[in-house]
Amino acid sequence: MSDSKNISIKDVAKHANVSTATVSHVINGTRFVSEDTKRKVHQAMNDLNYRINFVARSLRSRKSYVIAFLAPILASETSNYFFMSVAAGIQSVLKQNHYHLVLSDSHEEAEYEADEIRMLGSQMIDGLIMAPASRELDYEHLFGDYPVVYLDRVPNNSNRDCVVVDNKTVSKEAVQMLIGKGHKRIAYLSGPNTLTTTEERVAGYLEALSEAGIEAESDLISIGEVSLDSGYKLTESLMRHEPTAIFVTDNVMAMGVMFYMQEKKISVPEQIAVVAYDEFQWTRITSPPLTVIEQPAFELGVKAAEVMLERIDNAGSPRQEHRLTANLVVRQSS
Amino acid sequence: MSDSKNISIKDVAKHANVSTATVSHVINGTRFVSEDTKRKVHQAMNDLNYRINFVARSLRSRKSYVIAFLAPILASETSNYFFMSVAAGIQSVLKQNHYHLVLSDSHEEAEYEADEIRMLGSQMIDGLIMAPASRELDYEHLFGDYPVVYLDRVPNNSNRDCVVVDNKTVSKEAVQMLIGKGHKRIAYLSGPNTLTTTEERVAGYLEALSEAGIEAESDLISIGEVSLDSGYKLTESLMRHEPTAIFVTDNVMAMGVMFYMQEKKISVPEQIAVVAYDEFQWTRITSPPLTVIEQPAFELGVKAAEVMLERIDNAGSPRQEHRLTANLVVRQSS
DNA sequence: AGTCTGAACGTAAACGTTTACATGTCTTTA
DNA sequence: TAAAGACATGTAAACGTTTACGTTCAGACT
Repeated sequence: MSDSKNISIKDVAKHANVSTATVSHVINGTRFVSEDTKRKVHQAMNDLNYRINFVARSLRSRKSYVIAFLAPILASETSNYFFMSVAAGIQSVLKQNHYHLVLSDSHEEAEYEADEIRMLGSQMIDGLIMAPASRELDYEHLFGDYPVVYLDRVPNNSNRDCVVVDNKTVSKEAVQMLIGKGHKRIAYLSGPNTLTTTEERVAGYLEALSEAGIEAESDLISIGEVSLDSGYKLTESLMRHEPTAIFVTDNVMAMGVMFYMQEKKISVPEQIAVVAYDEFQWTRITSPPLTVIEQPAFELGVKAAEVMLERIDNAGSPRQEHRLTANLVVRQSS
Repeated sequence: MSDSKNISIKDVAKHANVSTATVSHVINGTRFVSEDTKRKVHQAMNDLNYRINFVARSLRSRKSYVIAFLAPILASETSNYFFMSVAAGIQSVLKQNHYHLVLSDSHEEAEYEADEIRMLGSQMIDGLIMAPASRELDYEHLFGDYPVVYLDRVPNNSNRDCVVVDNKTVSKEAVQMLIGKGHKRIAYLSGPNTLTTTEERVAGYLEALSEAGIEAESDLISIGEVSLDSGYKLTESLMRHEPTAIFVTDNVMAMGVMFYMQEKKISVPEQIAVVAYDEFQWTRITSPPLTVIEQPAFELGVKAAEVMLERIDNAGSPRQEHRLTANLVVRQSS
């Protein structure tokens, strides 16, 4: 082990015969220091194995270089790989800018979510990127005075920056594709409509139907909890109304749908067509390969992080709202 | 918006007519305070919308309540869902103990990894849980003076705490199962053997063969980069030596294997049996459902976090080494 | 010779907590 | 009634940086 005592900038200063200010300035390059002194300081830092204390720096400079990402990301059961890709995107730009990422899981529940926000406290983070669990909550009073950017979903009446996916257009496109193949009884399955995404997706679905002169049937629209089980059970009820196609807007629920079909030996797409949400490598080797809507998850993260950094740089700049387009990938399941 | 000025413990103290010490103590419950004063302080905190400054707290108390997890976890392409489940496990116990989790991605590359460790600096984290990219590196000089626990993999000559999976036993079991079904030409495909996991897995494979009196053939053993592409290409070369079964010890590479089989219309398990690593929901709806080795990923995370917290609590306690057992799940692909 | 300018660096006050130590006020006891 | 304890709180020094000001000193200009 090395020296157990913690080495501070003071020790370095003493060892190099300079002031703490000088040491700080050579570390940060924040004012001119002669080559000679620089060398001495670096030498001293090496000799003593000095390491910056980020906490002290944060306290004084009021910047932590930490961004939090709060989403239903880690819960083991309802594993939503979508948000993991988003996290990867966020991380990639944060890293380039020497920021850290702390991950918080909302469990898709308002209570957990509020807890997490509280735990983040103030000063600990420079910004929060979040996918809110509900669009009906008032989050504002929970936040500290860091910037917040909403990702994937936006609460009502928010005037924060946000970056989301254009769910309506692509959903409409997916349903139109099904209609084009002759389907008239198209079921719709999704998570709770406390999410803005759900709202948009159902809107796209309905618009496609109505433009094709097909009357929407409430029996064919099923909205429930986001879980594999729930996906399975809701499929069961939907099937009683004999759809010829099913549009499921969540990849976790989609697994429930596929389990059901597999178990009941209902062949896809012969007996029923399936269109799901979210593209992952495995959707290509399911049986049959799934037709999916590919969301730009990584890019969503990248954009959100970029917006965040800009906002940090310039608190007063106008609100940004980005709407990325998703992509329909047609494979054998439809 | 609320007051833009930052409220400190001093403001609260003044507003409640007590000292900062008292405020601190009611916040932390660290010494007796009369009910009356408590009320006053809470009132003041509410009135002023006070929020703890965790950074200042960390600086003074020398504890950040932050644990970092460093693993090849977020890289978008080589997405390793295994480590995400691990992260979920870690998070679940950290959360209960009011710790935060910061995620760092090593990209499975030594350089990235070293960078990340340096970026964590000192004092910023109370501990580091990591899955080292190589067993041959000397990490010790990179670490600060926080505890480190190795997860899933262990560098040579480490005397740190660690929690890993018993890869050898379960790999042997899997290969024995294949042998039991009459297979004699069993291919082995895995990531680089700079990983301890690879070492153990190949050992299990070899031991099963040798105990069954089957001679190992180096042409049937393929070791390469962990990626989908690499999995695909290595399968291609392996197939030239006509294996009747293939044991692939990484889920990302396994996708490459399955793509290959699908593309070449090689039917599984009729023409070749496949056993893969890591159980996820989707392995059940692939075509055919995959036989896999199910690693206790979540539990791995839980254990690692528990060990971490114990170590923080008691720096002097004896080294812990945990070896969790994995589970062979036999399905149609074998 | 005095003043000025710029280069290079030093001094010390913050940042917002925690915490060792000190203080004051009651009650109890001899 | 004075000393002793218990009870409840206050004082102020840290923690390790950053940074607004000050300082020193050498050379250039009047």
